[in-house]
Amino acid sequence: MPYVYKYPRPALTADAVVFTIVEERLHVLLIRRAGEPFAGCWAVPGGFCRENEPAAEAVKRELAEETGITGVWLEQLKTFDTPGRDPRGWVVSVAHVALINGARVQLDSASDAADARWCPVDDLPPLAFDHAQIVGYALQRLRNKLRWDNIGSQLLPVKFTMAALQLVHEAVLGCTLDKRNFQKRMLEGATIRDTGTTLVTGKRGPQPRLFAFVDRSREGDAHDGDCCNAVSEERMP
Amino acid sequence: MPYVYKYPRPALTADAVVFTIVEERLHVLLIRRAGEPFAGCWAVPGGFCRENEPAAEAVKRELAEETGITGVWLEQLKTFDTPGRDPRGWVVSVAHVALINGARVQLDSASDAADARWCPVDDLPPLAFDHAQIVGYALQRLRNKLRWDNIGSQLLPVKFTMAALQLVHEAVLGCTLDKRNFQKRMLEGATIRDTGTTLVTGKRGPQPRLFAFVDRSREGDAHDGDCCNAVSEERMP
DNA sequence: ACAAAAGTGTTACGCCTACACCCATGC
DNA sequence: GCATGGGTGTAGGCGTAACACTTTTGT
Repeated sequence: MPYVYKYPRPALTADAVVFTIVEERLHVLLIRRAGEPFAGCWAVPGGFCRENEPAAEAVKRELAEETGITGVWLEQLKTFDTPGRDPRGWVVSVAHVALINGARVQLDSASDAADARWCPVDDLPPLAFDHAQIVGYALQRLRNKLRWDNIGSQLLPVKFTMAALQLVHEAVLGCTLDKRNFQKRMLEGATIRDTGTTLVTGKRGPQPRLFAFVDRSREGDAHDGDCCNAVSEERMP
Repeated sequence: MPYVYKYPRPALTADAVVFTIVEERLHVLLIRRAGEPFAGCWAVPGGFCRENEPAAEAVKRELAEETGITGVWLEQLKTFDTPGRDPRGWVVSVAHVALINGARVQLDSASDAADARWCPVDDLPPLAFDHAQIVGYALQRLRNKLRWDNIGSQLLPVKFTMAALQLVHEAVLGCTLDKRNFQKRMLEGATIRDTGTTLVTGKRGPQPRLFAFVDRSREGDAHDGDCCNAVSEERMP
């Protein structure tokens, strides 16, 4: 079943840099490659697009296949097409950024624990292809985006404490923030709602209030409209 | 000379939304399509990538072929892969934003004036494919980027008056700015240098001073590093 | 009672915005 | 000398960042 074209065409892959928070630190999902090239090497999840399959769909499919993870938030990052980036030849990759909340972090048991792993962003192993570059770019984007969008909604369960939200921001930005200023900024603009419930910690201290995002589009598809995207990519003020 | 692959592959195109300033207004370069599909329809310049040719290179090549324009500043915008966006089948386009200064705006005489044209961004004709969407996205990116990067360096000659720079910003943003605040912002940070020369206007009034960008990378290649890009794509603060 | 974590307001500084007059040159 | 456009400084408001104490609850 060969595919014949009049002109040369690239193979199209879709990759995802999947972030989550584990133990208050920002982690990236890595897959150990089974086959060549780079067999045994760590890489971000991804794979070839099927015919007429949008890259974002391919990413979701591959994520589900490789790790059992579904329902992630996804946004296109950048397309990587440097010649030689894949030893197999002309392979162009549409890279994505994905976020997943801690509750869903459990990897599919089908994927042997040795083959998929959450890795702290500040302690990455050598990566296959140009994936180190892709992860670096994704991290920049994530940090920039955090300043404007309420990204946290994708990294937390539906209800969360203000302290948890702050920890997410601190994990992403890699710095500490002032509690009062943070809360002030989060509550202005009404993107966050007080649920009226509190968390029973079982620890000593008061029971913290639980908040929820007012919820524009949790789950699933990317909503374009940043720029700074490379706006997209934009800059660090 | 057919090309045979084991799995289906998309055709890869590279398109460019080329901006410039004409008569103090922001314009986009449009090409009238000669062949099908969308024959006779206006579109942004672009074309198919050759084997192992990076999309950015393909854009430059196509620009030179179709309009004679060379040496533009270029940045990857976003990859468009919605099924059905091209009636010829599975065609994925890596869209770019390009900027060109007014002095080079002259279109190649080889390209009949009827086939290439600068069109004001606020008065675009119907465009082929999903190019209207691409232009809209590019415009967003450009406006966001202007707030941080000194994009003006690509839209002006080497030496320019402060008033000219302000006109560029006003044309891109579509609003008027305060003369003194603008000059203050431009001069702080030392991205602009006073050349010590003045422009002999031939008009009445004092001779305005000429400035120049201190010049990080005029000409040619995109320098990544925004994100908001899709920050890039980023947002409008 | 004591330790740990949650909740809450005020102040100071810096940045950005608004705003008007004088000067140089050509006609 | 008059009209046109260039050049320059200040004051006020807004937003942001710095900062400490009180309350709750479990041990």
